Amino acid sequence: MSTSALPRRRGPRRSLSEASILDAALVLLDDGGPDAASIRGIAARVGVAPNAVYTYFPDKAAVVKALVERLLGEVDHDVFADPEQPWRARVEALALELRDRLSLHPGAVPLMIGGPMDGPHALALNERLLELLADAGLDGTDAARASYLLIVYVFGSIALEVADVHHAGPLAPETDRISARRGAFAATPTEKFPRSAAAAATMADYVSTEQYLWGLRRLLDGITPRP
Amino acid sequence: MSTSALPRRRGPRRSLSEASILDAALVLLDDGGPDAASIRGIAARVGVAPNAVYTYFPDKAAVVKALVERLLGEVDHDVFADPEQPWRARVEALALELRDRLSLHPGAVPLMIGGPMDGPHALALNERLLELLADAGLDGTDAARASYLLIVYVFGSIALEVADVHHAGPLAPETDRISARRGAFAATPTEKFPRSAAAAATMADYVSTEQYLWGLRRLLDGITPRP
DNA sequence: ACCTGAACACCGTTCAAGT
DNA sequence: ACCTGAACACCGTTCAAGT
Repeated sequence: MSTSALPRRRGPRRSLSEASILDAALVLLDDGGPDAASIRGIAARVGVAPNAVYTYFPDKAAVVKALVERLLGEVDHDVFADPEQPWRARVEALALELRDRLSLHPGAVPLMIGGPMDGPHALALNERLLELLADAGLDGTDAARASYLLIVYVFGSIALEVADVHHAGPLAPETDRISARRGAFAATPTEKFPRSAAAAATMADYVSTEQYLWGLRRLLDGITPRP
Repeated sequence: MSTSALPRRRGPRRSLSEASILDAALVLLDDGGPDAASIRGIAARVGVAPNAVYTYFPDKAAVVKALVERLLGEVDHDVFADPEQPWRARVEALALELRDRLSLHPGAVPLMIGGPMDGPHALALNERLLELLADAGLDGTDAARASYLLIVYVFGSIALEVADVHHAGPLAPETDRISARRGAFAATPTEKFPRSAAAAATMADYVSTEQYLWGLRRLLDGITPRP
């Protein structure tokens, strides 16, 4: 139990760490999009040779996996953990919290749905959701299916939104995004696709958070156990 | 109106076409995954120099866009066009048809959700869906939102499924996929995440088409206009 | 108009070597 | 254990040139 029995470093300075690599990857992702988090880019950003990254991660997929896990670990569980709240409100709080977190790093969203989310933080979130649905009165089978349905909705809607915004232009605050969407949909030929054009105009009139909550509530309506 | 006023080709043989390029891209995608459809790979497959592709498409994004449009154009509209059928059955037919088509080319699914689906075939499908929802009695706003919800569900669930299967191993027929999924989820630590482990076991007992239809029907329940 | 050769600026990853 | 230099086999894209 000596106060400082740290073994002496024989090699060069320990300038890297898993955390610093993920930090760099996230920064690159944030202002360069999903493809910007290259091994070489990360290495350059932390001031090291490209292959030095392989001391900490076996390959790029492992870096991405660790990054996804970190982001899922940042989700605040308190906002939906209160068992005094009605279960629907708790699911909504979880869905909104997830959306808020992922919206901070749009470039990471394609990476999340690109691979299986099976890390401990992902499983912890899934576990919470299943508890919630059990509280709601769903049996094991229905809870399993409903949780999968909710996960598909949350990640699917965020992914589609990110894909649209990414193509329409760089990131903008929520209020400005409406006009951008209206612009993107303006190209819809009204004569051939009248309903699509009208729908696009309608959607553009709402803040995307409203759309998100509307869909979530329809979904909860469908899931709610019937008497 | 001469029978053959085609201008003489001065350059080398016209060995390429938009269609042949897309054919090659699809083949590469099918047995190599989402990243296999490279410009250089396509060119090699049609027996041409890499930059020859740029005669027909301005960049790789245009190739992907055209490929997505082609696949959406292959969707059979007849299976859900019959206005005599109840609207829910028609939506289910559309959702199943889309899933069947996309499952034939799993490698193309990430490309679809990666960019906006705003081509004529995509809009035509959206138009059909909006007609369906209008028949169901939804007003313009609800139909717009409901169609978006359905699109998120269809593409989101297929994307998540593809991501899982791609990581679990190469493509397998529906029946064999169950055991693969059971194997993938077997790693779930039962002590720390009891509900997740149980849910994984439950999900593995069902064919994924059943899960898909279950979610779709819950969603339709939530969408169905209430008296 | 259609295609090629060569080049540029990137990738992920490996291997041998240095401390 | 940690890091570098050099190399390998890839990318997408551009430019000048040939028919």
